[in-house]
Amino acid sequence: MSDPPPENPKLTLTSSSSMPESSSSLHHSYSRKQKSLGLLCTNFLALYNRHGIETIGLDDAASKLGVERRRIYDIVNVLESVGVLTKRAKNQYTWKGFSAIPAALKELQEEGAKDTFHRFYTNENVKVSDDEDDEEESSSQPLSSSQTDTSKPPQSSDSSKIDNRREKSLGLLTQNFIKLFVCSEARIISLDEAAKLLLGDAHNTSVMRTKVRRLYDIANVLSSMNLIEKTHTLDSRKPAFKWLGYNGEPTFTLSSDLMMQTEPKKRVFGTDLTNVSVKRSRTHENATERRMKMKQHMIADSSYNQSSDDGLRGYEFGPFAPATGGTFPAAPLEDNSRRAFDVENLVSDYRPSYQNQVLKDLFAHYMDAWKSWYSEVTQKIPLPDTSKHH
DNA sequence: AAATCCCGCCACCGT
DNA sequence: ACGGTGGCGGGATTT
Repeated sequence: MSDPPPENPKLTLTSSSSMPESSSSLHHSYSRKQKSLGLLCTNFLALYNRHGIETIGLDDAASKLGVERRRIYDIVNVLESVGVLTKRAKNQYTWKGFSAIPAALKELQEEGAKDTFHRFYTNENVKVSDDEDDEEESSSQPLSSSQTDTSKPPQSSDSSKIDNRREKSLGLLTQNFIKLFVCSEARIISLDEAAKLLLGDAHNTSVMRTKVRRLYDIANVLSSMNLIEKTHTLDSRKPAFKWLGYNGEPTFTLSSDLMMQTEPKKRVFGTDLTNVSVKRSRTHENATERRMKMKQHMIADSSYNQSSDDGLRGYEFGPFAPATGGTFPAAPLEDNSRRAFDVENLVSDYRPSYQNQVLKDLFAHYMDAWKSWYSEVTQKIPLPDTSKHH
């Protein structure tokens, strides 16, 4: 019944800024890309990944970024799962920064290994009764949480209700997703496989579908953080994500200079306004008459590097992979003992990845992202800083 | 057609 | 109760 209230018409803030591109401009209407979680995350980061930022208020973020609160929760939850943020109080988060990522990653890595180890010894497998594989489960936070597992589908009794919820939280999903990469030699994983793996069992396309949707959400923000990147599985043509790990994205990055020479303004590629108030609509283009307050702070370089060192160090694979003795856990493609499940089907690409390669990829990614951003910016309001003609 | 994933309803949960 | 949180999945958009 109650039809959603009419929204203002699509606003076409198209104005060819300054680019010789073929720009028919009139590209109006709703554009899903401009409202992606990834872009929003990039903006979020641009807004808060800076010196002086200590606390972050959700309302403030939502308002500054011009989005509904709901979206902020999504971002904050995954950022928190990687240590970049921590909840301080209701509606309030503490900014920790990218420098907190390595530790978080390491913890996840160890947790994952231990968990797999545990599952390996106990017969509480919750998946296929045939081969064993890797991944997931277990919580993190240094908090006790006496979750001795034993819980799967049926809520044991009391508080398992809460745990059940936590079980499906975006944050936990994110951590488990990351464990998939960090606890195995897998470099590339498709969301389908990830979902399957993280699901343990119960496939009902329905459940899978939802899980994959979440994974997409997560992948988007992790991508904007450059922790992963979209690609394809080596063999098939199926889209998948590649783990990049943390590599002091800011600081040195050659891209910093290269990309700057063109636009003295914002640097980090995705800097865009996410607050365009054009909302999609099934038939008509209804647009919310939300106040759009583009706070667009041109992000000055992100050459912050708070704590002197500790950052740089990328992934710390090799060294502490086993942790419990034996690289058995999630490293399937490790000496395949009698056809360990179809590794080639689940994960792929396990090359050592050298520094250079990583940088190359990173750069390629930046260039790509930049191009995307650039082309997008040409059909979007350039934000004429001071003079507003007319 | 398949892959992506935005949007926001509304169940939950802490206070 | 109330308001902050945040699963969840319909279905619009992209690819």
